[in-house]
Amino acid sequence: LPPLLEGDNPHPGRPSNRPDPSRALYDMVVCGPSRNDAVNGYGDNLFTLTPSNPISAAADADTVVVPGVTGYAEPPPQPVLDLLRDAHARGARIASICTGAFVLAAAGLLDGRRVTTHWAVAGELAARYPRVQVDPSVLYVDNGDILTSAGNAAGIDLLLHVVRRDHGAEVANRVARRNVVAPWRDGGQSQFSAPPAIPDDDAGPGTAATRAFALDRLGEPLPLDRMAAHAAMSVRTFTRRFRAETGQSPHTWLAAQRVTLARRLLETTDLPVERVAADAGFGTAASLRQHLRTAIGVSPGTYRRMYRGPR
DNA sequence: CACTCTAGCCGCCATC
DNA sequence: TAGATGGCGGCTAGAG
Repeated sequence: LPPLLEGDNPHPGRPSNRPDPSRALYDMVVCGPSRNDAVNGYGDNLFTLTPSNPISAAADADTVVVPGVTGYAEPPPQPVLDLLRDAHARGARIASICTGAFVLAAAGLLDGRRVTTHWAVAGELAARYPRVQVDPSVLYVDNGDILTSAGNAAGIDLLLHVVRRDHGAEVANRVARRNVVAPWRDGGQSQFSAPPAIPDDDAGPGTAATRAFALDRLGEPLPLDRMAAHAAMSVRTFTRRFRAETGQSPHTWLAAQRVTLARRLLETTDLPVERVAADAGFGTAASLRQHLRTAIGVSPGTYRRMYRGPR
């Protein structure tokens, strides 16, 4: 992961890929056990990953992230287990990606908790650690002090979730944009993620249910007051909460969802543009054109030809 | 492309 | 007291 920044470009006026360290929101260090007792299996005749720092570099970390390991069937090195137990005991946040959950489980950190891991090894994790409750259907699970995530891409979702918790949705969206990943994997967006994968955000009275509600009826008018009523909030509170949770205003989010739906219709059907616009909830075809133009810079017809070729 | 006018956004503030 | 709520109203993006 590159350092996470507060601004999009720390050096206005000149393009830069090199973030300004003084403005980084996280101080990130990659560390691991020495080559001698490394059993994380990244070798495997493919390539070797050699961390540039010893395991002790994580001794005072606020957050420890354990990546997926191919050698998850072996017991992790003792120094790793010690580090994780110590870190957790002193209040650090522990996260795992993919098979990294096996390492946390070996350290005894997952006992009695609901967690997730890659679906292909979820059964094995549950079998080896009967006290761990494994849920293979979610992208990630946030226990507050312990966070686990599914396959590698879900690790990105999890870490964006962490940024969202630490610094708010707006910053998380900027990080996502900077790294060219989708800022938000909700259910519903099935072209991006398999249907069963739904983020396990803390529920509570929020706007998530209303977003699902809206996604189901994008073709209908969805004025603010209707969505607020569905969420059982005033319009003012709804817009405020919506922005806090997604980093976008309701109208902006709605427009983006409608563009996504329209693109899917253009890609997969022969419906006339007028009809695509109507089905995606745009009042007029001109409106669809406008939105598509600003989103991806092409007209509906051009877009369709890019995907389907000339008829 | 120019124009109008509505709906949405959000700062502010009293209130819960 | 701190934090959430929701009404008000000015500003404006965007629909028509």
